[in-house]
Amino acid sequence: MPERSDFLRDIVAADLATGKHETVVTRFPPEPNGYLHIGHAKSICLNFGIAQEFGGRCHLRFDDTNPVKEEQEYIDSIEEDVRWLGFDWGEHLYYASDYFEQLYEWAVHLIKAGKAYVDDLSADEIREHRGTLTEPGTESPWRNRTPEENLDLFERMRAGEFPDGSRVLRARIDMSAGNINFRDPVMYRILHSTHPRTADAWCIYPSYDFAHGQSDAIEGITHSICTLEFQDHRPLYDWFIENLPVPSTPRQYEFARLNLTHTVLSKRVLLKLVNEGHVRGWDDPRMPTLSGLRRRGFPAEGIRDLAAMVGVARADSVVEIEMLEHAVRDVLNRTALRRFGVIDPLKVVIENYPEDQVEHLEVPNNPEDESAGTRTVPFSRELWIERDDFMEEPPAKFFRLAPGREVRLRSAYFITCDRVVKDAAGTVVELRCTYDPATRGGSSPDGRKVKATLHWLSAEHAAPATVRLYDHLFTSPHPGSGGRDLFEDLDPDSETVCASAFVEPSLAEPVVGQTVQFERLGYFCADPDSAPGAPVFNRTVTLKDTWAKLQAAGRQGAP
RNA sequence: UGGGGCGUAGCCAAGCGGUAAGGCAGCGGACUUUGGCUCCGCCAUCCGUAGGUUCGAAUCCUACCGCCCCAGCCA
Repeated sequence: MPERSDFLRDIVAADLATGKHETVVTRFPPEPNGYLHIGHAKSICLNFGIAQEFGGRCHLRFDDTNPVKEEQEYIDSIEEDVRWLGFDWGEHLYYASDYFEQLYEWAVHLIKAGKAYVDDLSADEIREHRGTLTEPGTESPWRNRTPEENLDLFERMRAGEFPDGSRVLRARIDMSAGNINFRDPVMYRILHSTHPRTADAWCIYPSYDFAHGQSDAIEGITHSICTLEFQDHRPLYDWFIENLPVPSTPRQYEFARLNLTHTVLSKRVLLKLVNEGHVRGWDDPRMPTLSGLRRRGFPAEGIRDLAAMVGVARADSVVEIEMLEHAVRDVLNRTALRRFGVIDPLKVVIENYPEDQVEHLEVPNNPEDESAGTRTVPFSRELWIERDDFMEEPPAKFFRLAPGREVRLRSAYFITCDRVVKDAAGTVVELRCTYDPATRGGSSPDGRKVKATLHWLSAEHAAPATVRLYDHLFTSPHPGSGGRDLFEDLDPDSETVCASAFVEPSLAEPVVGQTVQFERLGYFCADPDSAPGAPVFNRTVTLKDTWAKLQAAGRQGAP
C-alpha cells in the first residue's frame, strides 16, 4: 500500500482497483550521457517507490538511442548510483538497443502502410519545411514516394549506403498540426557512430519518439512516468502505439521535475562544469550528482526523505536547498558518530594541570543513540580549541570563552581563562587557563553553571587533518536568472581548504565514505583523497547555528 | 496571433461544493555537558484577478491576467 498520496499514486491505485491492470510496471529510463543527479533521484524514488508500494516492479532501462553522446562509463555509474540510492531492479535490466531489430521491423510496418517515408531533405530544409509555432509546415517533395521505393531506400540506409545526414525516415502524419511533434517527426537518422552496446552493427538509430513508447510496450510497462516537457509528445507516443502491432498499451504520465535553489540540474551544464574545470569531476563534493552528494557525505536515506517531502505534482517548482539540508541533518543526527575536530586551532595551556599527565576521558559516541556507546579521548595540559570560541572583548550575546570567564570543555573539565598571549602583530596566539579538578567529566559538584561547552583536542595527541569546507556552488538562489550567464553566479569560494586542522586520534585513519559529526561544527565525511596519517574530510553540512544567525543579523542591522 | 500545461503562505504541498492538512524557512519560549537535538506556541478571514451559479465555492461556470514547455536528424 502506498505510504503517501499524489495524483500518480491515485491513478495507479484506480487502475488496479478497476482491474485495468493486474500489476503495476514502471521504469526508470536514463540516457547514459552523463551522471545521475538529485533530480533523477526524484524520478527514481517515484518509479521504484510506486512499484514497491503497489507490489509491482520497476525496470532499469537505458535509453541508448544516440551513440554520439553515450558511454559505457555513464552506464556503469548509473547502475552504481541507483543501487546506492537503495533500489533494486532485480532481473529487469534493459536497453532500448536490445529492441533495435524489432523497432526496425516496426518501421518497415509503417512504411508498408504508407505511414512513413524516406526524406532526402537536409536538416536545414526539414527545419524550413516545419513551419513555425504559428504557421503550418509544408510537405516535403519526397513525402509521396511509394512504399516500395521507401522500403528500398530504408534498407539501403541500414546497409550503410548513405552518409550521415543525407536521409531520414519520417512518420507521415500532418504537416499542419498545431502540435509540432505531429509534423512528420523523424523516426530514424543515419549515424555512422560506434554504439557502446551494439558497436557497429547499426548505422541508423531510432529517435526518442520512435523508441520510447515501443520499448515500454515491449516490456509491458503500465505507467510510463516522465517529466512535464514530454507532455507534447504524448499524442505522438500514442500514435505509434496505435499504429503498430505492439504487445501492450502503456500510458504516459508527466510530473514536474525537481529544481533546487543555489544549484543547477541540467546535464548540459553539469557536463560543462566538469569539462571546463570549474569542479574536479562528476563526483566533486559540490556537484548535485548522486556521486558528488555521496562523496560529500549525504546519506541516501536523506535524499529519499527529500523526495518524499517535496511530493509529486504538475506545477513547476523550485525547492529551497534548506529542505535538502534539513533531510540530511535529520538522518545524520540519528546515525552519525560524534567526534572532536578543531578546524581553526587556538592553543590553550592549563597552567595548574600537571606537565606530563594524560587522562583518557570517556565521551559518548552519540547522545541520540545510547547503543553507539562511548569512546576515550586523551586530555593533557596543552589543548587546541576553536579560535571562534574565544573573544577578547565579547559582545553581549557571546557566551563562549573570554578573559576571566569559565566554560566547560565537553566531557572534560571547567576551565577559566586567566591570560591572553599575543604575538608582535597583536594576534592572539595562546590562552593561559586554569582548570577545576573537581569538575572532571564536565559537571561541578557545587552545581555551578557555565554558559558554554566547547570541543577540544589534546595538542600532543591530535592528528593533523585537512578539512574542506563547502558552500553552495552558486551564490544566487536562481543561477542565471535576470539574464545573467549561469557561470557568473558560480561562487569562487564554494570550497575552502583548511590544511591545518586537527582531529581526535580515532580519526587519524578514518573510514573513507563514513560521515561523522564534529561536535558543534557539522557533519564531515572522510574523502578518498585521505592518505595514512593525512586524513581529508569534506564538510557535508554545518549544524544549525543560532550564534552565526545572530551575528549575521547583527551585521545587517548595524547602522 | 498555433499547440500543450500550470497558478493555495517566503519555498514545497494537501484539498475533489460544507467553511484552508503537513513539511521547510522564519519568529517567540522550555530544556540542554553540542548556541545541536527534542518539546511548546505563533505564522493564509483566505486560495492569480473579476464576474456568475449555489443556502454555502479554493473546489462548478465565464472572462481576463501571469508563468512554463514545444519550431534537434537530443532525450
